[in-house]
Amino acid sequence: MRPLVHPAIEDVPLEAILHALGDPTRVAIYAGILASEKPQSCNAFAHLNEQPIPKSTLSEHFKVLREAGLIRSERSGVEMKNSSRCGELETRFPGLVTAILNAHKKQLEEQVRVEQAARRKSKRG
Amino acid sequence: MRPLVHPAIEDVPLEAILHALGDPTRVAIYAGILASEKPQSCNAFAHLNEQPIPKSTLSEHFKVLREAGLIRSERSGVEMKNSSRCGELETRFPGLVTAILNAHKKQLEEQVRVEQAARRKSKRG
DNA sequence: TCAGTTGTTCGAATCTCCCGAACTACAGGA
DNA sequence: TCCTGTAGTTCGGGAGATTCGAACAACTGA
Repeated sequence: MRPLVHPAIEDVPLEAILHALGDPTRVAIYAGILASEKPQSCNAFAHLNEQPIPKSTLSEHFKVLREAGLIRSERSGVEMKNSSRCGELETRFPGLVTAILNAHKKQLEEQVRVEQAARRKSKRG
Repeated sequence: MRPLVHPAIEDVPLEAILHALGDPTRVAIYAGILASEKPQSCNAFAHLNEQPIPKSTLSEHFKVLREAGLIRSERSGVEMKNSSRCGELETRFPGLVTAILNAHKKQLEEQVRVEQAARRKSKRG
């Protein structure tokens, strides 16, 4: 097993960040890590909106987030502690992470509204 | 030739925007369109930092930007007028485009500094 | 009508992404 | 110490996306 790679925050290109968060699963994971106070294990995201994510895929997603400078991962016994590097990123690209997460949150709320409307419609027949 | 497709801004997923701008060529094009007052033709970006971009690739990039709701394209005679939809996007995802473009600008300035330092170094031998 | 310009489409090579199978690494018993 | 279970990684192949040259379409002006 190779050691975990964490780039220096100055070496992270903007494109890597946008590419990493330009995937629905990865924004969701990143938002989840940011939302919780304690570091999260990879396995905490094994299910995302009721869909299971294969372990190998999950591992790959965390690697992308890590190498884009978005998260820091530390092995701790059998599992991994993933925490966000949003503080460092904020100094490098001010406002970027916040804007993306606000957008993500807004989109989630929209989806919930749409689904509720669909349920009401199907209930009426 | 198919007609140009422009999604309604409410139908554009965040992921499409991040994916579109998560490519060095495309952010550069988008930044160029935003920076200029008048709509720009595709051909205006046929060279990007002294590198030629093949026409077919360029056409593909504009298609991605267009279908991510980032730009509006109108045929005008033999060429195309591309303008940004940043106003609409601002109402949907406030602060997003601004944050990304600020980050892009900062990164550009960094690159210029690094290149200047390299030139000074090679001049000294 | 013809030449020149701008951009699109097609197809093939290449690259990337996803996921199952097999693996490593560690913890807590028995 | 060995065994079992859990967390995460690596590998390889198939599916899908990207890139780009060649051929094409659409328009302008001579």
